[in-house]
Amino acid sequence: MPHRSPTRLSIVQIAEEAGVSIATVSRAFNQPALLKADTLAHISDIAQRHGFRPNRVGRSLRSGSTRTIGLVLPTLSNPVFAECFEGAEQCARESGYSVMLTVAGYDPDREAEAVQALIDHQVEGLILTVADAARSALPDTLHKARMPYVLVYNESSRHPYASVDNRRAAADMVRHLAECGHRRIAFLTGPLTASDRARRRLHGARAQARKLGMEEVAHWAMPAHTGADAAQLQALLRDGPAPTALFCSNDLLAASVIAALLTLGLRVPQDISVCGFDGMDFGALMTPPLTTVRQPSREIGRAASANLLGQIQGVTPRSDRLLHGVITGGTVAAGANTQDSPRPSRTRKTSP
Amino acid sequence: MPHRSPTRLSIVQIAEEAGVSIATVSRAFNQPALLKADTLAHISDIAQRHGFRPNRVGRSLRSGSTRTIGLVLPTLSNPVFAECFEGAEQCARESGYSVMLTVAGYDPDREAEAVQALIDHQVEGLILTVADAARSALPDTLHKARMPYVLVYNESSRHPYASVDNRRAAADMVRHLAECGHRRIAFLTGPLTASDRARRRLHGARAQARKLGMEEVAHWAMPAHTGADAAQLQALLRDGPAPTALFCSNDLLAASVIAALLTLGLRVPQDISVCGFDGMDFGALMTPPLTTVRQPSREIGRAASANLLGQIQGVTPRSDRLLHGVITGGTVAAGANTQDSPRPSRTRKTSP
DNA sequence: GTGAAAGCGCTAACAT
DNA sequence: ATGTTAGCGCTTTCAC
Repeated sequence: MPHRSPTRLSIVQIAEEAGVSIATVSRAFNQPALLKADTLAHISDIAQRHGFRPNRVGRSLRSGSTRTIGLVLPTLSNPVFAECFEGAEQCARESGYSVMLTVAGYDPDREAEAVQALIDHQVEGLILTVADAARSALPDTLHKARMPYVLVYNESSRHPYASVDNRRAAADMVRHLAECGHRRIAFLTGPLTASDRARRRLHGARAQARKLGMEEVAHWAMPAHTGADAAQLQALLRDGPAPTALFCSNDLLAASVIAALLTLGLRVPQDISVCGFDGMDFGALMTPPLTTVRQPSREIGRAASANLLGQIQGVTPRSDRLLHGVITGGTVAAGANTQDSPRPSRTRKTSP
Repeated sequence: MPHRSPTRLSIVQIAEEAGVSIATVSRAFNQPALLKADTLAHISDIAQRHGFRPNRVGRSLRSGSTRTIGLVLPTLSNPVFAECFEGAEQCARESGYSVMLTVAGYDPDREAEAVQALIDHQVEGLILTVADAARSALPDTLHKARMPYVLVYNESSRHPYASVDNRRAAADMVRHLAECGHRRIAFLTGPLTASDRARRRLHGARAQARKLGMEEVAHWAMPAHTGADAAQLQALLRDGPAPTALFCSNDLLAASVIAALLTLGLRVPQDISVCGFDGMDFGALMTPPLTTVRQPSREIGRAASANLLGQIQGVTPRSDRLLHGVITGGTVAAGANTQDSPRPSRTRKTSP
């Protein structure tokens, strides 16, 4: 008969060796104060020698608590989500929670699968970004299932979230562009259906342009969420009067737009201005540095995590609207048309 | 007496409602072929109606398999690690495995804590990057504990890993610099103790320079792994004859070096050349595009995952050395000193 | 201060 | 083709 592989010890072995009951070993790890000092020392010593640590699966099953939360994000290639994860994970870890992460690639089906897998693992709560909060059934499903959850980056009137105010943020950037003398701008996105954020930002930009009496903001949809097409850009710039500034719905897109414009022989910002949205650290290292809207991604992750952990303890869910800011880089030309009481622009402005 | 909260159903409830035993319900999910078609349909129907799915914690405890692996990475702010995660997670997911992720911030203590937490959760294997594979006790500990594991980015003669050949990769870049006419170069890193990769790359660069009869490669250690200090850079450039090219141990550092040089009034590559190591997608969008060594990060993650899943099935661990390449961008000046039979450089070269 | 025993949800022999 | 049963490792009353 083959040897059974030297399976990991359980509290049973430790209890035997220590000459105590398994309950006492359990207490040694969970309520050490209840034990006599030398009993505790004895058990600790033996556990230490064997490198024994309580099996969390057994504990989870018995206690009904896995101390694990799940995260579902579109991708980590966008540093915005990577930072958000770091914030969320740190906060969770500080409370003794571990994190399971899945990327869903902006695909609603994969989002649903990921959520299901995580629920199967008995995570105690979920942090997620869905492609489109209004269209996704996921948040409602989670709500009905009484599973704690918090959306990140999505805004919703019906579900708890952590996000900036995308409309206002876009509006603030448009105001900044206006202050720099821009009157005709275009808003660039990937496929709109894939992102409610992009849609909100577009709306915010348009509303602000209207309010400021600027020309109607054109919407240019690029093939990819994160990559511009030079030929398409060229065509769009030729059709009708070219905008003086291109407002991109995210920083990665902005960077690729700038690169594409360069291949078309257009200099940024001398020939045309470009700005982004996200405030990824990297933007500051571009030449010139990227003008963009800053979202506090790490804070968003942290806030979502704190909110979620609260819910797990029974606290009522809330939404957090975090502060955005406009980062003045060098990709937007000032004085394109300075008839509108231009003020000296600071390097960074923060708004509620 | 308060109502017990409507706890999630178990196979017991489903079995009762279906009028079958719990074993049959279990089979409906695990070996449906064993059941009579209508029994299966009946059970599936009931499960469906209640949204019932088997509790993986119960299953894990009983079967001894959590179908979960753990990842410990230094940070996700470096897109290299973010991509590696995506590759690893995708591969794991395709095999029905979930992933727990922790970032350890290049801190050996946090690495050890993270690994312990993951082991407590009974992950079946671990993928990790340690600050310094030679100095870390972690891999040996895992080995002794018979826990399947694979290092990523670290190279080691004693442990399974997935990585490029850092020495050769650095050497290839130095050859490229030499072909561009550079004779005096400096290698820039963060604190060396924090990264065995940086050390290997430095060695590779130095060996190659010696071989090619170039001047000895200076080593400039920046305060941060990922950020240059302009003042320090200026001082170093003043001390002795300035190098014509700065080889940075990672792309993020390269980008920040370029930004710092610019503030010093130095143009890249006209006044001084800079190159990096990593091949993050973003480098291609910089202006000019970053010359760098490409590592296939997604492949590294995928290879590590495949290797690990194999180990979990009992396959012998292996190491994967993946192909690197030199990406010729625009941050290295050609013809700085073209006495060495310069060949026309292709846009991308790949080496074993 | 410590022990005995029940049981969390599930799988896998072993029956039938 | 389906049922019975014995745990997996742990926490938690309830005794003593």
